Amino acid sequence: MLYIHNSLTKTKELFTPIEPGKVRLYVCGMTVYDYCHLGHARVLVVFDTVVRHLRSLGYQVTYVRNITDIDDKIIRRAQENNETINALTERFIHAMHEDADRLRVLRPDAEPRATRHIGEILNMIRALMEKGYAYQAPNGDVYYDVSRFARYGALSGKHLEDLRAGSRVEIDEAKDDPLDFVLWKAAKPGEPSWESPWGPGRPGWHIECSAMSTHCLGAHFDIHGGGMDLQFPHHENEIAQSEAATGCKFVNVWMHNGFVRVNEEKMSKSLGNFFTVREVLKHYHPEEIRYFILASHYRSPLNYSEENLQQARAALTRLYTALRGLSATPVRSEERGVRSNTSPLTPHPSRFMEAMNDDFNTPEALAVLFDMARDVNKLRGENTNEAARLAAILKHLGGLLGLLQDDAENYLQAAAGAAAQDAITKEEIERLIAQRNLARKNKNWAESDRLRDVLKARGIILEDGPGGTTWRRLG
RNA sequence: GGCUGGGUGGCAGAGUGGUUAUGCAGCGGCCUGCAAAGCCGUCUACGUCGGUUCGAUUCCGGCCCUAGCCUCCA
Repeated sequence: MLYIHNSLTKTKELFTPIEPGKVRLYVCGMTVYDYCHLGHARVLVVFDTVVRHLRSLGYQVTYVRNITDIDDKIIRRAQENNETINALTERFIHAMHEDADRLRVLRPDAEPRATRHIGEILNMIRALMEKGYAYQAPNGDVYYDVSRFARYGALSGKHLEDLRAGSRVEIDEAKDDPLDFVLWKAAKPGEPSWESPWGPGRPGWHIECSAMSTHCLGAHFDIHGGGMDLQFPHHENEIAQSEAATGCKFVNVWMHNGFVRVNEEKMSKSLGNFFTVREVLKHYHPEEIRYFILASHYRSPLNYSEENLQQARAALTRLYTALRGLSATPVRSEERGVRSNTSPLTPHPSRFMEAMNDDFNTPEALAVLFDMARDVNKLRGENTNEAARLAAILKHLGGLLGLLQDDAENYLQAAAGAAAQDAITKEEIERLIAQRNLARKNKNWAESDRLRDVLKARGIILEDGPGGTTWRRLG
């Protein structure tokens, strides 16, 4: 029983797919004119987690995430860089894939690009024109007539009159109503354009998503997601366009993730307070970024700070420490959170799935992981097999969040933030440990402690266990 | 001005009408040559003023503070 908070109704609802066993999901992706920052990372990771969870529940998911590859900013950036629009967008699509892959974000099933779907976009505008929802202004632009769509504002809880009263938009003489938005922009000299019944031009941003989602998933699909800032006007406009053009309900569930903030302010390109994914990846392990994002509920604000990333590292270190040195064992289906008639879920997977089924409560799901880590640590020593079995389940459940997929030793010993040049080599560490073990054998504690301090100064922590001395890097 | 969300212990962050979130940090203990890790125990809470209730951090109302949207933005 999966419950999801629906932005449209502002309540948590029992999720029921349109077609049993199948979920069709569309998420507004990136406009590709720069590198992804942590705000984009949050969308990628949040909806990746949604998809992973839906699949673990047995749904066959079709996940579509679009790419906006034509837009004012793209045109301007290409001019500034003195490169072609195509070269610019290809470059940043490639970079986005690199970032997403490193964050263990699974590739969507389809990644439609606006410029490859001009035909679908024109068809939808044509339908809107024929049904009287759109008009061409004297300047050549085609606009959506907002006053014709009765439910306009339903998603964001806004009323047309309030919007007009509080409007800070400069009155554009071409529009009948300042709230009308552009579907087709008439071509300007030097800008890329496509032929259309209304003259050469290019699509407006909102119509792209309506046309591409309908093309990929049909006129009516299950879930539409994106950042909180897209709720109005972007998603409101999508509803107006799609429902007017197709005549049927557009989307059942709207999901919006909260922002990443910096010093209590939204992280955004326009404010210039953003940290790119690749910059942060220079200092933090991909799973540390994922953990940082999943440690808060997806609808809450998430504050970026060095300290929070460090906390993510400390938390992950604890989980990996529990997995350390335990051999992999197979995980039975009732331990994977998969419900069956024959065997009930074991307690931890059951709690984990329950948390995830409650509107993707990842902080609660992580808490289950920590409880498991404690149990693994307690079992270790008394019953190694049982400890290994539980550790395998822990690793599996972590995997449902895209976490704990590294080798534990690897994670704990990896030089996460250390600059390569002053990092101590494994060989040197092993040599010093051997030297120290010799001193310990001779009960030369002063020498033993000195060597431990030498390593500590280089960021290496030693741990003397019953099975010998192990080491890890300090975060 | 209109519309959405928030305000939880030293920090981060869930949740609940009466009972331990969880992680980090602190304190005490066990373990250890000493540590580290781990385990056990433990201290710091629910913005504010009212209301409902046997009982509210949790429900309702006012107030204060705060973020976001109303312009491109994940």
